[in-house]
Amino acid sequence: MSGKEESISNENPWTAVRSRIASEAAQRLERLGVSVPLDQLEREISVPPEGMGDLALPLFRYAKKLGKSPQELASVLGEGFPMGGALAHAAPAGGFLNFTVSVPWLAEATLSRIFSGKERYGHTLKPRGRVCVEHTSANPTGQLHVGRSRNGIIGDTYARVLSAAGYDVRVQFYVDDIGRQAATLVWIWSKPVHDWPENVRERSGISSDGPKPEGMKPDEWRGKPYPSASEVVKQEETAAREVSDLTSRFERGEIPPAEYRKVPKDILDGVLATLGRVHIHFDEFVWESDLILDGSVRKTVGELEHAPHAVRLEGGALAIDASAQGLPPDLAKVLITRSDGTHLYIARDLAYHTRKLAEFDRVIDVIGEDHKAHFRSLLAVLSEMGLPRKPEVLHYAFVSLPEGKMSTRAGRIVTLDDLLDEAHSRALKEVTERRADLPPDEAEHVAESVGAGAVRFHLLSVQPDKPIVFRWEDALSFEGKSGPFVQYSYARASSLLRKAKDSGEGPLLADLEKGITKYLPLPEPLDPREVDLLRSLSRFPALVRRVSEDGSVHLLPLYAHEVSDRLNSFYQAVRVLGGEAQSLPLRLALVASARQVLGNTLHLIGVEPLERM
RNA sequence: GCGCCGGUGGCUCAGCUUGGACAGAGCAGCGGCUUCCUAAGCCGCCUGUCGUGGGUUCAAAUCCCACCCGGCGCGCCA
Repeated sequence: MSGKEESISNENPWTAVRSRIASEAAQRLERLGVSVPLDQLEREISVPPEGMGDLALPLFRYAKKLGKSPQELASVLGEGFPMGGALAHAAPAGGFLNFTVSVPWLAEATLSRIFSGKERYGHTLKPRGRVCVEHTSANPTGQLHVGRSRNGIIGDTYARVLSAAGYDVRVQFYVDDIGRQAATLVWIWSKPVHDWPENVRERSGISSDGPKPEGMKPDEWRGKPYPSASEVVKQEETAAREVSDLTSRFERGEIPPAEYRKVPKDILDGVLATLGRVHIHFDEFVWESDLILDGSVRKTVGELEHAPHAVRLEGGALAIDASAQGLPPDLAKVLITRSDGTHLYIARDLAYHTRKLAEFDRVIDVIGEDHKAHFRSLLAVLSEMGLPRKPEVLHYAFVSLPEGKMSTRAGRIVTLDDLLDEAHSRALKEVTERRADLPPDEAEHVAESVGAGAVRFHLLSVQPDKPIVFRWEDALSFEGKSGPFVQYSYARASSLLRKAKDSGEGPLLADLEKGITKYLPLPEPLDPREVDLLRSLSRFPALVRRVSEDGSVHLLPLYAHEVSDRLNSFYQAVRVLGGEAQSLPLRLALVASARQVLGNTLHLIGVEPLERM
C-alpha cells in the first residue's frame, strides 16, 4: 500500500472541512473587530439538528462582544462566505451559521476512503507505540460468571480498538495462582477426596478420587469444592495453617510449579475455552507465582523498605505513607507486608506493574470498580518508587441479578457458559425456523455466532461506569439494538452483493472499488436515506480515534446499530438491482461500503460478521 | 460517617469530557407494509418535572454547591 493511500484511509474527511470553516470565520470575525483563536473556533463547531445542515457555528459569544444580535452576526458572517469544493451552502439560523456540505464531495471523500482502506478503513496505520492491556485476570477458582465476563468483553474490545488506532497491542492475563483463594483450591485438591472435610464432599458433590466426569468442563469440576473449602479455611485454624504452609513450601521451591499449578491450570483452560466462544484471546499469561520465584517481588519489597515514606507499623508490617501522594486519610497508609513479613497482594501487583511499565509505552488495566481504592494505592506507591510513567485504568461497574448481588454461596449466579448455551439454543430455534434451507452445520455455526453476538453486544453497550442488572430477556434479544440486528444487516448486504455478481454486475463492482470518481457527477438529487447512510459511514474514523483515546467502548455497538438502521432504511426505500440504471453505481457502492464498515465495526466489538443468516 | 461512581419516557440505555437551536434510540403498547435485492426487517402513532433544590450564564441534561436514592470501597483479603 502506498503512502498516499495510507494517509487517505486514516484521514477523517471532516477535519479539513472544519478547519476551513474555522479559519475563514476567524478572518471574518477579525475584520469585524474580534479575534478568536483558531482552535477554539474549531472546537465550537457542532452538528446541527436534523435537516439544518452538517456543521454549525454558534455566534452568541462573539455577538455579545461586538454588541450585535446573534442573528445579525450570523447573517453578516454568512454573507459571501466562500463556497465550493466540500462546502455547498451556508445559512444563518438564529444565532448560528449552518453549513451544508456538498453531497458529491461527501460521497467521493467517504466512499473512496472505504474502498481504498477496506478492512483498514478507520484505522491509523502510523505506529503509535507498544501498549499492554491486562484484562479478565479472574482468580482461578471456578467458572466465569456474567459479571466477570464484562471485564473480558470490555478489555478485549478496547485492545482491538487500540490495535486499530495504531498501537502494537499485547493482551495479558494475570493469573493469581498464589493468593489465598487459589491456594485454598490447590490445598483441597492436594488431599485425597476421602480426606476432605465431610461437608466439602457433600456440597461439592465429589465423593471419590477419579478423573473429571465426562462432559463436564474442567473449571466447573475443579471449582466445585471452592465455596465450602473456602468456608472451612475461614473457620478452622488448622486448615488455614495448612493452606499457608502449602504456599510457603511452594515459595521456597519445595513444590515444582507444574505440580502446584495443576488445578489453577485446569480452571484456566476451562475459562479460556468459554472466553474463546466470545472471541476473547490472550497473547500472554503472567503467573503471579513466577514473580515470586524469580525474585521480582523480593526486589520490589526491598526497594520499598528504603523508600522515603516507608514506615513500620506496630507488629512489624511494612507500609508506605502515601499522604504525600495526595491519598485521602483513609487510604494514606498502604500496607505492603504483613506483620510476619509475608507480602500482600499489592506487593506482587507492584512488581508486575514495574515490569510492565519498563516494557511498554502505555499500560492499561481493565478492573472492577471494587478495586478502585487498590488502584489508587498502586499509583501512589509506584510514584513513590519514582517510576516516571503511570498505568491507566478502565473501571467497570458490577453486573447484578434482579434478586441482588451475584453469589456463588447463595446459588445466585449466572455463568457465562450457561448464558452462551442458552443463547445458542434460542438462536438455533430462530435459525431453523427462518432458514430451513441452511445445511445443519451452517445453522449450528450461525446459532453460535448469533448467540455469542447477542451476549457480547449487550454487555458492551452500556457505559462501563454503569451497573448492569442482568435479565435474560435483555441479554438474549435478537432484534432492535442488538448484535444479531447488526449481523442481519451485514448478511443482507452480503447477499445483495452476491446477487449483483450473479446478475453480471461483477465488473461494475470491481471498477467501483478502484474509485468512485468516474461515476460522478451523481444522479441528483439523492434520496435522503442515501445521504444519511453516507454521513454515518463518514463518521467511523473519528469514532475509532475517540474510543482509542478515552476507552468509551460502549459507543461502538451504538454506532453499529446506527449504520445498520440507516442501511436497512435505505434498502427498504430504494431499489438497488433492477432500479433506475443511472443510480446503480452509487447504490452498489453504498451497499458495498456499508457492508465494509459494518464488518470493521463488528470486528472491533468481537462479533462475527455472517455472510448468510 | 468518609471517598469514588451512577440516577434521563412504563422498562433498558445514548447524549454530560469541550454548555448552544425542538433531549435521541431500543424494548413494551397501538396501527400499517411481504406478486420485488433475507420481515432477526421497514413505515407511522403514543409516552419525558433529564433524582430534588439552589447558583453561574445570553444559553444548563451538560458546569458549581447542597440534599435524596442506588452501586462500590474504606491498612495486615484479593
